[in-house]
Amino acid sequence: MAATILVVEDDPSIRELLAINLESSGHRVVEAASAEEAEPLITASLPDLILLDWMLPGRTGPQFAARLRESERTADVPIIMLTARTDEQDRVTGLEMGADDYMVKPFSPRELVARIKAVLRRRKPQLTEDKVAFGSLVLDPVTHRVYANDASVVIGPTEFRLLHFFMTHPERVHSRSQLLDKVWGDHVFVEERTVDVHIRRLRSVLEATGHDSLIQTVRGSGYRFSATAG
Amino acid sequence: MAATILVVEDDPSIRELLAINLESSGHRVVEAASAEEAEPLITASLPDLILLDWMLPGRTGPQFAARLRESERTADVPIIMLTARTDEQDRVTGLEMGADDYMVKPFSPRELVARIKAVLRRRKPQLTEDKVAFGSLVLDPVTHRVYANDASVVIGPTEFRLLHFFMTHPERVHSRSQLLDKVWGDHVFVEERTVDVHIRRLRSVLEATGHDSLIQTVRGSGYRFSATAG
DNA sequence: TATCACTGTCACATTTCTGTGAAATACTTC
DNA sequence: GAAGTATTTCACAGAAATGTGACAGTGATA
Repeated sequence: MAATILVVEDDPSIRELLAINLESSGHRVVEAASAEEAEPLITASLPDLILLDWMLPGRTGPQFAARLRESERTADVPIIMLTARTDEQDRVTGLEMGADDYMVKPFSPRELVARIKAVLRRRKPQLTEDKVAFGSLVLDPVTHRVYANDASVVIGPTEFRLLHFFMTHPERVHSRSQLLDKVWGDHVFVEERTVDVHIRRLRSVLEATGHDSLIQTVRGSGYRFSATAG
Repeated sequence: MAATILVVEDDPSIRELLAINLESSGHRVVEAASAEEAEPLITASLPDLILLDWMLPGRTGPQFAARLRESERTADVPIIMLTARTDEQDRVTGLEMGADDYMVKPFSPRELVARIKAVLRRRKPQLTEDKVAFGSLVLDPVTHRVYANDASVVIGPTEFRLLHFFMTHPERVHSRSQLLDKVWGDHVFVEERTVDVHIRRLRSVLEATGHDSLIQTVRGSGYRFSATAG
């Protein structure tokens, strides 16, 4: 469950504390002291989760959160709001503004890590280390292995990520460009047709056990991972 | 819910601000500084929605809106009026002139995006990703699937769009040329008879489950999607 | 350095979809 | 019911989308 986490917090000591704790639990940390500082970092590389202070110099946390939600690119990034206040009203506003969770300072490192895990589990299932199963097809992120009918399947890195994404986001069409964003990564310049080739590679690996039918072509739209045929 | 939005606003800074916000929430934006500039853009490519400033050089916003409503081609395009005034009378005039909604400057990007979404949901339901159901016939834009009596139906891209349009605009006659505009897209040069052929294809796909009777021929006018026979 | 696995791209094969003309059929109006 | 439309239906060729094998470049590893 290693994720890239952006910490937006103006107090350097708290920021540092957060960074140390997060890194020690295996996450990558990017730091910003303000919304203004955070913007270019987000543009450069989309984080998997954002820890956002309620009170920021200039724009406030909830305002920034709302802004992130508006943009298509950042709308899916989970946000956990940090606040010193205990006022219940703030809590409501924070959640309304699009925060996924809310923590009142001071909080224990344990609680922090637990909440991050919970939010990631809900919003970014492909980042968790949970095994994903789909019938007799099982993908284990921890061992980085795929099993079909209990037999291990040899699979390349890209095919692994592709399959992982599919299995955590089944039953919906993903366009080639969406797959490039989600599997190859934001900001990557690769031909759309390359997706087809990796789909092919993934399929041919799954062919042996007949699981290739889980990956369906939706002509004119993209691909879909689904248990039901058609 | 990605839509093409035409922004008609003479102040370049406001126009730019609008464009940035709209683009970041996934819309395509076309800009015009005046009604005169907007005309050819509309002719070239019909937008899904128009953001129209109340005060424009030359013709005023409401005048332009009224004009758009008169032309058959543009009558269906939703309009949101932007104004600096708070006078209630203006609001009434704006809405009478055919605006779908009304925003008083300054407004938050959040509000803007929310209103656009609301208007599109009301006026352009086929742009949303909501499931559409009609009795036992269900169309799901997310999975890009059609179910008849819970069984998945295989359907081509054009038939899918055609059925989607019908299901989001039921109980009214659509002429062949309207269908070409709405389903094939504005400015597409295709014979009207082609619509018949796709209607045929759609019907024959729905025939298996008896849902073909939902698509009715209105002799001399076009086609209608309706639950009630006749 | 040689080998190996992996990646992205291309060119070509294959499949599926589309629009069209024309013939067949249905409906209206005299 | 005959003539005059309007629709339905069919077959087909061209277009478009997808599948597939090959290849060269890369970087890691031995």
